[in-house]
Amino acid sequence: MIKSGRITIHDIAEKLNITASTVSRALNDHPRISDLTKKAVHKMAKQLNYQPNHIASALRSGKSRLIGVIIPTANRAFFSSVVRGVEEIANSLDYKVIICQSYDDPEKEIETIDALLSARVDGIVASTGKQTFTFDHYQRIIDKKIPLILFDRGNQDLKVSQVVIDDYRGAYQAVKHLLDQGCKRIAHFTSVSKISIYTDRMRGYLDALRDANIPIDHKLIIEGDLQLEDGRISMEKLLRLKVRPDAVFSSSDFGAMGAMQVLKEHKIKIPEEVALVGFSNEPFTAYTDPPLTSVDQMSITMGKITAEAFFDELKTDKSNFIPQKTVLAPELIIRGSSLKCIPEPKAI
Amino acid sequence: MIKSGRITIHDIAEKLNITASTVSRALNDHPRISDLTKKAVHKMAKQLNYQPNHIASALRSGKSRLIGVIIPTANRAFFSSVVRGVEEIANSLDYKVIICQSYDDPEKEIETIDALLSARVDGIVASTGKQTFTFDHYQRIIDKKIPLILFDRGNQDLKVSQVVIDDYRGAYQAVKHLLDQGCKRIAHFTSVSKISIYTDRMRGYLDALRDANIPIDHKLIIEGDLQLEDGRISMEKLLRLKVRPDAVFSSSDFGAMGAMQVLKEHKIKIPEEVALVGFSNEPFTAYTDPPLTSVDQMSITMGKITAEAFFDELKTDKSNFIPQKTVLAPELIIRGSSLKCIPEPKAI
DNA sequence: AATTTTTGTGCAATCGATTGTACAAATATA
DNA sequence: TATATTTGTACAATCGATTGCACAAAAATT
Repeated sequence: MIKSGRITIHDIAEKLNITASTVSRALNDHPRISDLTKKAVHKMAKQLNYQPNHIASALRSGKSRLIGVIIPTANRAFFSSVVRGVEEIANSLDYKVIICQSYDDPEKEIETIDALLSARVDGIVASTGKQTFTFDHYQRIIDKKIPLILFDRGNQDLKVSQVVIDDYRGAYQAVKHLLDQGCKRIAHFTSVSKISIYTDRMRGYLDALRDANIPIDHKLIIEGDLQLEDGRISMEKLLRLKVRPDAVFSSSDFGAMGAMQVLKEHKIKIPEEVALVGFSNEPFTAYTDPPLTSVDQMSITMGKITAEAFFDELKTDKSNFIPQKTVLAPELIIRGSSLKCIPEPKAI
Repeated sequence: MIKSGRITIHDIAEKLNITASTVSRALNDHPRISDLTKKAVHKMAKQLNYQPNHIASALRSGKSRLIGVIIPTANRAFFSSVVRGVEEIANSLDYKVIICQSYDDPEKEIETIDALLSARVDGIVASTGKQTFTFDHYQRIIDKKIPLILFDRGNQDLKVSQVVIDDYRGAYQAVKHLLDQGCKRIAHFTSVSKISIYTDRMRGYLDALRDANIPIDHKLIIEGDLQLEDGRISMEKLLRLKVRPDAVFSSSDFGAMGAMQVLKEHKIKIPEEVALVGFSNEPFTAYTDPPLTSVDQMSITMGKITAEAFFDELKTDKSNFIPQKTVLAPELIIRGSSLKCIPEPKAI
């Protein structure tokens, strides 16, 4: 007799005159169960419209088949793309993803971690917030032996697998590209906050110039918050210099966009007089006029690799697991804001 | 004595020489438990670093405090913003959100619903896919008495609460605005697929023209897929007309963007010669040149209201619950692509 | 034919929290 | 003072699936 409304393995068992344990094993394709029984169980399950209760299963087995994802905000294309990558891999393995936003607030980050641990997720995938400087809450995840993978923003001290982009290389490529276009005075917008992603990009910028034997002009390096408005202010500042730059490499697309607006207001031609390169390949960069050259952060790939790192960790014996750090090569997307000419064939 | 590693209410109980049921009630602030006991329990819980097991609680209570969200893709700003709105409300009530993407694939939609039902979510919030024409799988959710709220794309036949935007009104406002700017020959890009959102927008377009006593010219209405490339093709087509339009109202921002590119290539001035209005207020619209006027779909608000509708339904007695349909007023965001002049004070 | 191994299933404990019922002690009411 | 009510806790069942162990029947081995 079916009770309230929800069908359980007991209902199936009763109908077939077997026990719930047999049903459970049949559904899980246990080798000791005869094919005959398995077929009968599956048929009855379908007939009764049985829906397994993952909660019960999770409680008993200790595996929830849930992955917690913590991102600063889902509103930014980069993060939602990473999530998409994670989800793609996770779903293919019958895992579900719980997405939580930290809004770059360490307090919220802690709450979120608590909530996810209470939800008994099998693992957590996170990008730490901008304001996060202590990592005890992340250490707590590790202490509980729950796989933790960090992406985008890494951390040296935590012994966890990480997936990051090679910011240095992305910046180097971007500046190299500007040099190839014939630019000699290349300005750089960087962040006031000394997070590694920005300092790495700065190093890439500096090294690219050095390798091209171009002296560093510190008046061309401008610190700000890298938002649109900061980009505008920074560009205005550059235009007041005695000798103008002929290119700007901004550590953010928004900064570059601000610069683009100011340049256009001053009727300065892009890229002929000033070339522009941003960073992140935000979706809007394809639609500006001219379209903005930018460094793509391989967000979907990053998500997939992050998920794979998680499942690797899940499979591996905890005792001898060694965290892996994966560094992805970014891709320079060249568009009209920096492309002065068809690149000449290289001299041999 | 603490066992394996995970702390349970039994461990707390043992330490305090009380029973687990008392601990449970103390933690849930049950009125029958003395303040003294409550304090002791909370203190011990903290001391032992107790983390409640939501899985166990969910199994017993039948409430998982999880909301399943089904969206076509998280990669589009509109959807990720709606999710953000849902999450904001949900989190404030201690609910978590599980996000699933259907990729507009009905098959995947069914799988997703199964997965969420198995995860025993307390409710489901969904935007149906473009290709979804049968709704049996949604009906199944309703049959199980699990609250279901639809947003963005509604459905007449399902007896569920829905939150949608007033597409008709958004379109009407957009066209009215173009008329106010002095436009007389307004073209319209619409979708080949006859989904209500597009037919509603079309009606808004037609009615606004009629109300202004402007005859409908069917050569100005162009069907396509509303992507960038379609916008380009449609615009080229319009430019070949004997009498050009002086404005285009596109049912999508991408379509409008395509038109903008073509106009610029033809050195046609925007908005002086041809004004442009899109639909959706995609983030990139703020960064085009000129910035694109568009109809904002109130995504975050929509998410919040959707979540509220869900909690309303949760609270209400199921037997006499009446589904609510909420229609949000969209907001016209006027930008450079349509603003010819400072609007004159209205004649009395 | 006797013994061992394999196969198929059942029994019962378990995961950790919740909750209806019971009951003693404390307090209020008559 | 006797009775009724309130207060604070304990007991034990329960949610639904999983799983170690037991054991009979069937098959394989000697």
